[in-house]
Amino acid sequence: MKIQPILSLLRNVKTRTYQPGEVLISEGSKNKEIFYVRKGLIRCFYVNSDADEITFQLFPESNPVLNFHTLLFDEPSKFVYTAHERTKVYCIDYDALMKITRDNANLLELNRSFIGKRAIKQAFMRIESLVFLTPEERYEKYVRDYPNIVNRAPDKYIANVLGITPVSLSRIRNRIATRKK
Amino acid sequence: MKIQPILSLLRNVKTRTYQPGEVLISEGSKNKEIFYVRKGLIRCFYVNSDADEITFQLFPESNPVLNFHTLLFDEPSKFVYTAHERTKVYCIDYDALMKITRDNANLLELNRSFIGKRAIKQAFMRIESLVFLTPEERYEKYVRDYPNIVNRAPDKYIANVLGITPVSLSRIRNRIATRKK
DNA sequence: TACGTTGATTAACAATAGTTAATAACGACT
DNA sequence: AGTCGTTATTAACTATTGTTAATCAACGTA
Repeated sequence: MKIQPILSLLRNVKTRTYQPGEVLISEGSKNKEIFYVRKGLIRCFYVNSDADEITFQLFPESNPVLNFHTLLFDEPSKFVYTAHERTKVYCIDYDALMKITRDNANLLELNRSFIGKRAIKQAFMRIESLVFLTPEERYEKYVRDYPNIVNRAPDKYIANVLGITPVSLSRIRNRIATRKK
Repeated sequence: MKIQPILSLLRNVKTRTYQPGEVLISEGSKNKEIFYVRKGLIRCFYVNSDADEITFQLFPESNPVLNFHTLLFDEPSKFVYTAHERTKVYCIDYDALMKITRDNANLLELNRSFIGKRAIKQAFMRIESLVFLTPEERYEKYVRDYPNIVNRAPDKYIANVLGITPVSLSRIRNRIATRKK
């Protein structure tokens, strides 16, 4: 593999730090950056007609974050992406990445595997979880799959991610705790 | 754009016809073909520990069908893909497609847009539907999005896809009908 | 025709989730 | 310390779903 495209890639990768509450991608934006969480926690949510924030997904360390409304559908983001903790990310513009990888077959694998596959794999796993599991099983699986999120994010965020209400999540936690005694 | 790679592509695209019940991809298979439904209906399901078939997804005309366990995770398929009606498909092997598109930057767009995006877009839309909507809203959306599936597939398949029981789906249909009177 | 299978509906009941409201715990801020 | 706002928990109630079983209709087949 040639060194030149790798250098070109590295020149385009930025590191950034966000403070808690700071916005990475705002609603309506066509931001095409691809983020990779090095440390911290990113929250992705939408605002419903009652002006409530409904959390769609949480991204802890080692997870890719991307504005899929824009990158997949070429539409403005319906979601807001904010840092929930002080968060450090790697970041590269999608078009820049495409330009570099298009000219270098050896980097195509990186492109396919790194950017897309991880996020897409998570998406399909999540569908299976939502279709095949009960809310209670879903919560237990979430705790297993993302042990480093629980206790860092409020329960109401996690309830939204699981597609249930915070009240119901509280009862589920109670049921599980009671059963284990 | 050069004509050569397009010819190469066309040489590798096959058309096939499946009879009702015929298997396209069996459980445990590492089939890497990409199908596109020209006419008919493909059903994707898994078999649970009680030997019940749980339908995961239905693919009518104009939809891409792919073994995502293998193509995304490089694992054997957990699902069976069968024809529910007499079904005609286009079909190309993923590796053959990669080989052709890798050598032709102009075809990369086709690769990204055709194969992946459609299926991935559907996946993300489905997550939003499962997380944000009630089962009843989900059914109404499904009827809107896939009017050509309802009345062609048994309700029990559709109930599985929506993540509810057939009994519950029957009640939902009843509720909706009652409300409209 | 008679039989068996399958799928949809309905009923009855238990379990769970949604909704609303009250309360308690906690932290931020003055 | 006191106040405010947020979050989690709990209660009370309603609505919905899951589960099981019975019934009915449709279909293919002996």
